[in-house]
Amino acid sequence: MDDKPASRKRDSHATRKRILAAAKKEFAKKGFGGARIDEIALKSKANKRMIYHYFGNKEALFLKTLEDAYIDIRSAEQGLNLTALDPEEALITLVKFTWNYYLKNPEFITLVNSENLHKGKHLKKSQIIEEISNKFVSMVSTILDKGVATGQFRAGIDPVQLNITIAAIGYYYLTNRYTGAIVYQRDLDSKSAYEERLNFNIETISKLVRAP
Amino acid sequence: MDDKPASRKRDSHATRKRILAAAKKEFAKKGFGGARIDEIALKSKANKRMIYHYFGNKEALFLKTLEDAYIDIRSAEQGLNLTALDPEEALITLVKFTWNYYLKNPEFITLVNSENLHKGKHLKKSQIIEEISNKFVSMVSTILDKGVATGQFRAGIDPVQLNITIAAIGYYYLTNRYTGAIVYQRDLDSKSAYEERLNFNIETISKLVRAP
DNA sequence: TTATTAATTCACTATTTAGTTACTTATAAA
DNA sequence: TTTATAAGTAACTAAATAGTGAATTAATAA
Repeated sequence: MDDKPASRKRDSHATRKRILAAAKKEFAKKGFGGARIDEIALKSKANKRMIYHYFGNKEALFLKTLEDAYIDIRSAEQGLNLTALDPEEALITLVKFTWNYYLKNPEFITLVNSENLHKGKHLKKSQIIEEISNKFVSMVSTILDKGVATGQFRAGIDPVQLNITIAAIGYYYLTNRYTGAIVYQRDLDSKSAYEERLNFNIETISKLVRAP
Repeated sequence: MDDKPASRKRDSHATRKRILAAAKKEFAKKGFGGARIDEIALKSKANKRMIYHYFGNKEALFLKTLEDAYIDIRSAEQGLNLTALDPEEALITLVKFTWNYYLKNPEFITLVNSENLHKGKHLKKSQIIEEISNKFVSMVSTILDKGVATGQFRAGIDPVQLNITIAAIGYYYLTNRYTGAIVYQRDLDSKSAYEERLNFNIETISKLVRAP
């Protein structure tokens, strides 16, 4: 596409990318309030002035970071092509995907947590989120309808509540695994613990949608 | 017990309480990194020096705040007297209680989120958490065993996974209701939305434990 | 080559921050 | 009443903090 010469010493595109990558790490690690612009400048090897030049201020940088995170997960979900699968298989694939995405992209969870701490004030200003989310909800809705038609699923399940539940059982476990390990006195952070949880989650969703 | 005269102008007990109440609000609202000691001093109407006198530093104050929050929810759970109830009723009561506790004590959720952002580093130092948590897990374990004995529940359910799931389906909805409202383009924050969610959650847990 | 644009740097500011030093004063026991 | 103790205050510091003004320099179009 736009392959600029690799030798260029000034590259706004590359600088923006480095800033956004560092911002993602910093905001995810310390939350909006704890994140430091100076640290983002240092880690991105960009001059701090460039952050303000490209993104305006800390809040706008946070919003851009958050938007990119949502765009990434929603794109990956679209790539699953769930509507082509058998309904039950499609749902289980979604449960597995959601779990693995959260596991491999821990920044997503902490960014979303930080935004909710601020009651969604940044994301409210976003233009792009609504349209990419619409596709996602209607995808799950289609799967549910197909499952009801084949007799595999019971009727009357709210796709939004189901979506929230699929996210919840993975997200909560992973975001709270540190206090969880103390409260439950169990290692929740090992490979086998992850497997166990994913299997439990698949069971939870299967039993929830199954026709009587 | 220790009823000091109400007229006293110096009251370390009352000052400590005011500081802790203000700290809870401030940490819950802005997270550990965003919270300001000066703000806690202002809101508690205590001199900032007293905060350091009684609690040492910001991290120790945060730990104390978090411990108190856990003690509060675990005490309330013990008060439910679940083991006296029919197993299915006991589990539904726990789902309802958990939901309502989170709803009425939003500080609990954001404090726990903030602690998990820091990978549990403060709570790890706590002496008291393990013992109060033990009672809770064994309570749910007892309920499950009773339900299996009466034939209402299926065998082999891990009480820890079940506990996590009961917490997850309420906690996630409430903590993420702000971004959720934008993503799902639906009001998740009204009385009727809360009712709807609680009913869905009761259904989820019922179907999960029910004997085949 | 020259002029224009835009990427980048440097030095700065006003404010805020967690934490402290040194002090005053109310309470209660002797 | 005296004295020891602990509650409370005021004024401070050193380091961070988000954000800026103005100059410099590389790339590119004319």
